Amino acid sequence: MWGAMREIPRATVGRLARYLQGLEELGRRTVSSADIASAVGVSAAQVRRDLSYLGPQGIRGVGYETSHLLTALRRELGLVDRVGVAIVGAGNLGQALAGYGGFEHRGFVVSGIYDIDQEKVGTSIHGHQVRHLGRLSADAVDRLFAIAIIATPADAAPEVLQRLAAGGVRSVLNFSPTVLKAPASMEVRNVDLSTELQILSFYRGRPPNGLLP
Amino acid sequence: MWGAMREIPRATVGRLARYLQGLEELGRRTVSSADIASAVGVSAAQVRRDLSYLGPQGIRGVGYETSHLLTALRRELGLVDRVGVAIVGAGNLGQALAGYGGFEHRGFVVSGIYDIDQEKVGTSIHGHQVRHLGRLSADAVDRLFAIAIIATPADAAPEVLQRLAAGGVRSVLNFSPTVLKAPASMEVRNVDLSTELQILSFYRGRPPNGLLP
DNA sequence: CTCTGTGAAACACTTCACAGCG
DNA sequence: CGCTGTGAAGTGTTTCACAGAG
Repeated sequence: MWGAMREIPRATVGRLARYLQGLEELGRRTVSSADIASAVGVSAAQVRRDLSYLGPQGIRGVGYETSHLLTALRRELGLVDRVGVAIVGAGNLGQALAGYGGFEHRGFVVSGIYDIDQEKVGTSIHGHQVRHLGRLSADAVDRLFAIAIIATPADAAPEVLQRLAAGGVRSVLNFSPTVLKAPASMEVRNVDLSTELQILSFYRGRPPNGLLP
Repeated sequence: MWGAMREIPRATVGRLARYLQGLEELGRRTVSSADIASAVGVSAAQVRRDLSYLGPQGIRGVGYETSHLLTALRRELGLVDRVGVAIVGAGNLGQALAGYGGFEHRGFVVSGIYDIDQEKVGTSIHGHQVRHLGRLSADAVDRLFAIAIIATPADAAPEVLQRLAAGGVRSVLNFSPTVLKAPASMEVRNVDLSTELQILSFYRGRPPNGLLP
């Protein structure tokens, strides 16, 4: 129908996820690009350009119908069906993530928490079963989850990535304080606290500002 | 001395922080751009270009002297003196962050944890004092910290940002599940779990890959 | 008249490729 | 000779500005 559509730029994908969130918070029946823009802190032209990658969604002279746009965004982001998420590491951070309520509401389901500590295996954290790390690959193969969050100490992370790769997992969010280099088959997002703080440290006392890339 | 051509690109700053980390893990006396590149998963040309913004630091035919490069990176990132960091919110995530050991080692000091719950105020979490949220602005003015990490529920976050702005804080890392729009005086990095998962979700089942921006 | 959708221009960032230093 | 530092080329992203739909 709207054929030969271009590939969505990486930079745009990151913002689409935020528009989704902004839209939910706005909670209006229709919104203009300017509304969305000011809700998430980017330019209105940017919003229009980004949304144009989804094909024509708006009504000229009016704006976008919120519910329709939400559907289009969710479809594009692959959130039509529930997506299983594994948390690897049942330490401080893993437990905090397991207790984070926002998952279910946004189309994600925690399928389980994995740890190497036999004391923890078999227990339940915030209602989620703790399984042994040894089952990680097999569970991935069985498609219990499609995305994994690594919340282990730095030295355990490379091995975990290994196991995930072996299980055919393609999407990994790495919170461990080490830089994981993604194998070609995987998309790995490294979210390291020190790195983030160092970036902020750089911008202290400089001409500031702009939404993160 | 080495004049006008400064201004480091935003994209570069993000990588500099990772080179710092990669260098520490490498632990060699000298490293080539190719070594750093393969440690963090970018191209060697990229590394050389990025490092060139710090002025000439390498030795042609040899590479970079690790300790010298570490110093140059830390200076550029504003990590010569210790930087105070406040954690706002003593819930699951706040406690996990407080327990994260990596701070001290990387030039950051947790100056305190702030919460509104009187039960928690006065206690100590992982060796860090919990103070009342009401003191946040005043402590910011007193320069007890330069950077704040928001780890509160979504609805409390805007008010916290308010207080931080009032205290003259310029750098904020927002882990709460809401998009905070940065006032012009502030650099706010929104690190939202749902957003990250949504981005990963998009890349499931597509031509993958590349280190995050 | 308002607000979208989009060419075209501007800008930002990355890669290439090589001169030249140690 | 090996590896840095950097112009120049290439690619990706954002902004401008406006035609045209509703």
